[in-house]
Amino acid sequence: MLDIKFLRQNIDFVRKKMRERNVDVDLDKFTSLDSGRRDILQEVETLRSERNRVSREIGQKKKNKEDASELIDRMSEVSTRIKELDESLRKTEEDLHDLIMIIPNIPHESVVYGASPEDNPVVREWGEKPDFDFEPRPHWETGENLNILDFARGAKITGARFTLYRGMGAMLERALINFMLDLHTSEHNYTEVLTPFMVNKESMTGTGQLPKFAEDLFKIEGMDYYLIPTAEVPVTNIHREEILNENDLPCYYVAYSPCFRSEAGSYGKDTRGLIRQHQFNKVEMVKFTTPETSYGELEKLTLNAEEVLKRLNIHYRIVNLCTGDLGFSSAKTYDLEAWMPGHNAYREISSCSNFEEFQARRANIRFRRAENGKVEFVHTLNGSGLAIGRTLVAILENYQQKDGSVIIPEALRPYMKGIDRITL
RNA sequence: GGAGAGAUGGCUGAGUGGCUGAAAGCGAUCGCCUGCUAAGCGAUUGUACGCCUUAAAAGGUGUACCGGGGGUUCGAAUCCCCCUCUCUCCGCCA
Repeated sequence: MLDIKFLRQNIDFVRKKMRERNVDVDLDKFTSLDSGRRDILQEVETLRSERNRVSREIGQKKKNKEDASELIDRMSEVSTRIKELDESLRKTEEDLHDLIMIIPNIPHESVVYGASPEDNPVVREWGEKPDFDFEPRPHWETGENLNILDFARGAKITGARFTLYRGMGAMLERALINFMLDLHTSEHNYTEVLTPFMVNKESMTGTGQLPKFAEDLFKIEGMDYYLIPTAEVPVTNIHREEILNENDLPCYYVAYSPCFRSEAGSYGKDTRGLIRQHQFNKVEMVKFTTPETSYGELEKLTLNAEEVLKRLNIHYRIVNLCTGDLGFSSAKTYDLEAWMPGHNAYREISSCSNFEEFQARRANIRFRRAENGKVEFVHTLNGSGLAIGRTLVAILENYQQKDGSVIIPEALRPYMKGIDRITL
């Protein structure tokens, strides 16, 4: 959520930024609601002030055994009027709030203008595409042939976009989770947390999933709880409604969680394989920082995610999402795209974002300056470190052998009982 | 699921209708004192929103906030209703 004062004073700038994002927001409605609100506020506060003053007078008179009935009658009318104004104020503020909550973040100045993912500039690349002396197979073939991925059984147990992992496949998934958690906790200084996988409406609103993207979420029937689409939600909300000490910043968390997404609107996209599932595993990194350090922290966060692919020796590139591809809450996002030979394409495997104070404002996460005790909003950041299922895809596709077996990357072998290859 | 107790500022903890944004203590900050530390003394010590002033920082002023929402009243931390959460006991359960 944007600062209402900033919005008020920079309405044309915001209008331009919204156009660059290709979103349609009624900012004229904002202006009229906002000034309407202030008009009502001034009137009602003046009346309240009078009521407070006169009520005190009434108390005095009663104490002195004087007659106060005239004042009481007058204040009774004032109170009625206050009640009316309160009601219209409440309505105006509700409308204003509803509007503000669906306005996306403003892109950082280093984000280039662009309409679609094709316009995302490539920032850097690492490693090389592997050479194959045979036609590389997509992971779903390799996975089914090795009997480690069972799409049919997943569909039977639940439905489309659910997969049963078996034997070495299940073990590889678990190895990846542990490998990533160990890397980020031992070498990158993150604190591991294990969170609830269902959250309430306030948490979903805090990080920006609600109110605008309700259809992307799974909701528990009969309760106001939602399945998390990413650990970003519970982890960022750890400090909702809190004031942190500046000395405690930056604060790094890493969490494993399953993620649940309805994938509404992706019908027909990535229907085969593990790329797009209703349930997948992810290791997520979250940072809380001061405003002046957040962009430096974004670079470090992205490098932390990259380190995973480096250790697994998988070729990837980094793109800087353009204005048209940027997520709702984000001011700047780097996507890590891993090379997937079976797809003959780069596929997103991590997304690292700086939300600046957008989420902090929604979730009311602040910190106190050590220097002068002033309270400010923190900046929040997060990035996948990495999406586990897609990393498994990358391994199956990059490490596949002509005979259909798959080599286990060396870094993972300690987590795989020393096994160096998956064969039938 | 049943019965009970509770939720007040950074913390502990008073406060059962009026000058209480909130006693007292602790903590913190600043000053005095001091060879240093401790002790002592004094002062300061919430957040949000609006308006005025200002280049700004700051300041002034008003309003709101004692778990959340509603009600009673001229006036609510205080009385009433609903909800949430925490704790204790019983039942059930991994």
